[in-house]
Amino acid sequence: MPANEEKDPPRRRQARGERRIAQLLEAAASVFCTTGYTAASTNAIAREAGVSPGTLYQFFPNKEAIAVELGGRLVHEMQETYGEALAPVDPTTPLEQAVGTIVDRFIDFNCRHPVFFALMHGPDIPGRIAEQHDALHTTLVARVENLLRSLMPAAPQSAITRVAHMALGMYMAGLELILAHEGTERDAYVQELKNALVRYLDPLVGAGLGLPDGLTTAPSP
Amino acid sequence: MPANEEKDPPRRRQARGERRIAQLLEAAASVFCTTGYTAASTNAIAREAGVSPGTLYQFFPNKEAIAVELGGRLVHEMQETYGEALAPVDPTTPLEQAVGTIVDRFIDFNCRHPVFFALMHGPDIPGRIAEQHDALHTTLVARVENLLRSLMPAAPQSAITRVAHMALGMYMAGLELILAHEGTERDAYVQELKNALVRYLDPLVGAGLGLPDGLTTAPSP
Amino acid sequence: MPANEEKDPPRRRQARGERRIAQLLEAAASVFCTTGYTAASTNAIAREAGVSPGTLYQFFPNKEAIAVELGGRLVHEMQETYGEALAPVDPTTPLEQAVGTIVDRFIDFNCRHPVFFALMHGPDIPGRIAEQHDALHTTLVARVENLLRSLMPAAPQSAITRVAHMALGMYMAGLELILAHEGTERDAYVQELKNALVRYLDPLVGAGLGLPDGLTTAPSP
Amino acid sequence: MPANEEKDPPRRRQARGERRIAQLLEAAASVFCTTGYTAASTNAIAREAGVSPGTLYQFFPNKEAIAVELGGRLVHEMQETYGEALAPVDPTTPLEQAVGTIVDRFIDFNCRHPVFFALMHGPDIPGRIAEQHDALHTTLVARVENLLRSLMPAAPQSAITRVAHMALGMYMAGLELILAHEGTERDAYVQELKNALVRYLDPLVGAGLGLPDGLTTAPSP
DNA sequence: GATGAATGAGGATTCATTCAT
DNA sequence: TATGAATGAATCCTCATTCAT
Repeated sequence: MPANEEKDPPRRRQARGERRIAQLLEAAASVFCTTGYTAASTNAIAREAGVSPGTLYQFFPNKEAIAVELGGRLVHEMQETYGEALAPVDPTTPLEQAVGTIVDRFIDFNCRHPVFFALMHGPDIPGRIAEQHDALHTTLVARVENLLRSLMPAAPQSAITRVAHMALGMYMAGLELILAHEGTERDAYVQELKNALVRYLDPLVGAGLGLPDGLTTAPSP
Repeated sequence: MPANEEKDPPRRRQARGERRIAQLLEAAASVFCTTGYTAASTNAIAREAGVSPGTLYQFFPNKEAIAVELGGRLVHEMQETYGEALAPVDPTTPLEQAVGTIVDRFIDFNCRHPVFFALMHGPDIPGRIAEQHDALHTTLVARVENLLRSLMPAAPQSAITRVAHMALGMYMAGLELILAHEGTERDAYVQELKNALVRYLDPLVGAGLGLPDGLTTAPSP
Repeated sequence: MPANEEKDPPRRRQARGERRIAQLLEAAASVFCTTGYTAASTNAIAREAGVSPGTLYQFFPNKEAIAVELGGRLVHEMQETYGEALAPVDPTTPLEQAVGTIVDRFIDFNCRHPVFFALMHGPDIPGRIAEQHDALHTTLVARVENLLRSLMPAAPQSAITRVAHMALGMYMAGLELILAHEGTERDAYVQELKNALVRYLDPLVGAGLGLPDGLTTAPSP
Repeated sequence: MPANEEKDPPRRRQARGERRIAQLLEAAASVFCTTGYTAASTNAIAREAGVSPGTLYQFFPNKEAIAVELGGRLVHEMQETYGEALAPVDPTTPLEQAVGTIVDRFIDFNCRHPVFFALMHGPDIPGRIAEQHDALHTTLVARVENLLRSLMPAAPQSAITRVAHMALGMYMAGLELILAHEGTERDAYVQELKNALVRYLDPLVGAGLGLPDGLTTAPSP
C-alpha cells in the first residue's frame, strides 16, 4: 500500500527523531540553566543528552537554533496551559487580583521551566539585541500587549508597547529576585513584584485614558 | 638604599603602574561595552590597551579582577560626583522630583560610563550569582538602601533591602529599554521608568512627603 | 521461488537500481562541479539526489567509487559518441584540421559533462597519484595513444606514451584556461590550445600529412 | 637608552618569531607536499612544526595565510636566485636555448622547493579560482609576460597574457609528468616539455608579429 | 615592568560511514 | 531496498593564562 509507505514508516522515524529532539532540548534546558546560554557548549548539551555531537547537529544547525526552538516550545506550552491571554481579562476584575493571578502563573511557569529565565538572558549586549534569539522576548511582549489592550482600550499602540516592555522588564527583574531567594523571603519578593506592577499599571487603566500619544503620566491637577 | 626605593622611584613606578591600570581599565570598558563581559577576551583588552597580554596579567590576576576593579572605580566615581547618597534626600522634596533627579543622574552617569550596564549584566546565572563580580551590585543596593532609609524611617531593614533590590531591578530594566531606544522614544521610556518608580515607592514613604495628587498608599476603589 | 527472484522482479530491481545509480551519479557530478571532488561530501551528494546517505552506500562503497564509476561512464559515453578514436584518423587529413576537430569535440564533451574536468583534478598529490581514481586518466591516455599511433606509425611505444601524456596535459591546461574565460576571450584560448597542440605534434607526425603552410619539423631560420 | 629599547629587544623577539614562522612554513611545505593543500590541516602543520595549534595561529590567521606567505617567499626566492626575469632575455639567444635554460631553472627550483607544485594546485574549482591564494599564480604569469614581451615586442598585451597563461599551463602540465617519473624517463619528459614550448613559441617570436589583437595563429599564405 | 611567544584544552561544526528499523 | 538517526574523530580556530627573555 503506497499510502502505508508514506504514512506510517515516516511516523516511526519521525517518532525517534522527535524523541531525540525532545531529549536534546531537555538537555539544553538543563545546561542553559546551569551555565547560562552564552557559556553553554553544544558538546556539553550533547553529552548531557547522552548522544554524540554529530547527532545534535542532525537536528539543529547551531546553538542558536536550539535556543530558538526551546523558546518556541516554551511559548507554545504557555499558550496551551494558560490560553492566549495568560489570564482572563475580565474588565470587572480588580487590577490587583488580575496582576496577582498573572504573576502567580508566570512564576509557576518559571518554576516548572527554569530555562525560561536563562533564555530571556541571552547573549545580551545592550542596544544590540540578538535578532532571532529574541523571538521569545518579542512573543512575550506581544502577549503582554494583548493583556494591556483590554485594560487600556483607549491608549495608543505606542503607549501600550512601551508599557508592555516596562512591565515585562519589571517582571523579569522581580523574577530574578524571587529565584534568588527561598521560603518566606521569596514570598515577600513575590508580593513586592505584584505591588510594583499594580501600582505601575493602576493609573493607566480605568478612567483617564484619552492621553495623547507618548504621555502615560498621571494627569496633573 | 631602601629609602630610595620607597621615596622617589616607587612614586614613579606607582605612577606608571597607575597609568597602565587606568589604560587597561579603559580598554576593558571599551571591550566590555562592545562584546559584553562574557565574550570579552583578555587578549582583546590587552590589544585595545596597546599592551601585551603579559602586561595585563601583571596588574590583574584574571578577567574577573578587571571587572571588579572597574566596578569599584565606577562606584567611586559615582560617589565623587554625586555624593554618598546620589542625591539630596531632603524629606520635604516631593518624591516625584527626588526620583526624577536620581534617575536622571543615574542615566547621565550611564551615558558617560556605558560599561556600567555591561558590568551589571555579568555572566549571570540566575540564582547562582557570581560572588566577587557582584561587588558593584551589592554596593549599589547599599546606596539605594541609604536613600530609602531616610524616606522610610520606620521600615524594618529587611523591607528596605527588599525595596532597594526591587527598585534597582526596575531601574536596570528601565535602563535597558532606554538604551535600546533613541530620541523621543528614549525620553518616553525615561518618563515611564520614573513613573514606575514613583508609583512603586510612593505608598512606601512616610505620610509627610508631599504625595503627588490623588496617589495614596493603596489604590482606592 | 528463486526463479522468480531471477526473472522478473530482479529486472525490476535492477532497473530501479540502475535508476538510483544514475540519479546518484548525476547528483555527484553536480556536487563535484560545484565544490570540487575533495570538498564534496557524500551527504551532500545524497541530499542532491534526494535520497538518504544510507541509500548511497547501498550502491557505492565509498566516495572514491562514485568518482570511479562516474569516470567510467564518461569514458563510455565518449566512446559511444565519438567512437574508439575520438575522431576519424584519416592520414590524409591535415594535422591542423584533425587537431581542431578533436579539440572541438573534447571541449564540446566537456561542456556537456563539466564534471569531466573536476574528475581529472581529483585529490592530486603530485608524484603520488591516486590509484583507482585515475582510471579516467589512464583510459584517456590510451585513447590518445591510439590516435597518435596512426599518426606516428614508426615511433616506439615509449615515445607515443610520452607524447600522449604531454598532449593530454596540454589539453587539460588549455581546458582550464578555456573554462575560466567567456565569449571572445574563450574562443581565443581555444585557438591558442589548438595552435600549441598542432605545433607540438606537427614535427612528430610523418612527412606525408599535408603540413599546414610554412610549418616544417624544425623552425626554419 | 631608549633607542636600545626600541631597537634591540624587539629584534630579539622578532628573531624568535621569525624562526618560528620559518619553522612553521617549513612544516607547512612538508605537509602540503604530503597531503596536498586542501587536505592539509592546520593541526597537522603545527604538529609537524612541533608546536601547539595556538602557536600557529599567533603567526597566521588561517591556513590560506600560510599558503600565501609560503607562495610569497617562493617568489621572492625565485627572484633572488634567478633575477627578475628568470633568465637573460638576450634577443640574439636562440629560442631553443632560452627555453631550455628557463625550463631547467624552473625544474631545478621545483626540485629544491617541491611545495611549489602543491601550492600551484590549490583548492581548484574550475572557473572559480581562489582569489588570494593565486597570488603565486598571478605573479608567475606576470613573470612569464615579462619574458614574452621582450620576445614578442610588437604583440598586443592581450596576446601576451594569453600566451603567458598557455605557456605556464604547459609548463605545469609538463612538470607534473616530470615529477611523476625518474631517471631517463624523467629526462625524456623534460625534453618533451622543452620541445612543446619551443614549438609553441617559435612562430610567435621573430618576424610576423604585427598580428591584430586576438590572432596568434600562424599567418596563412 | 614589559614583551610576545607558547600553551593546550575546549569551542562549534563537519563528514564518511554504519546500523537499526 | 530505503531510511535517517547515530557515530566520533577530525576540522579550524579561540582564549585565559604562563613563562622565558
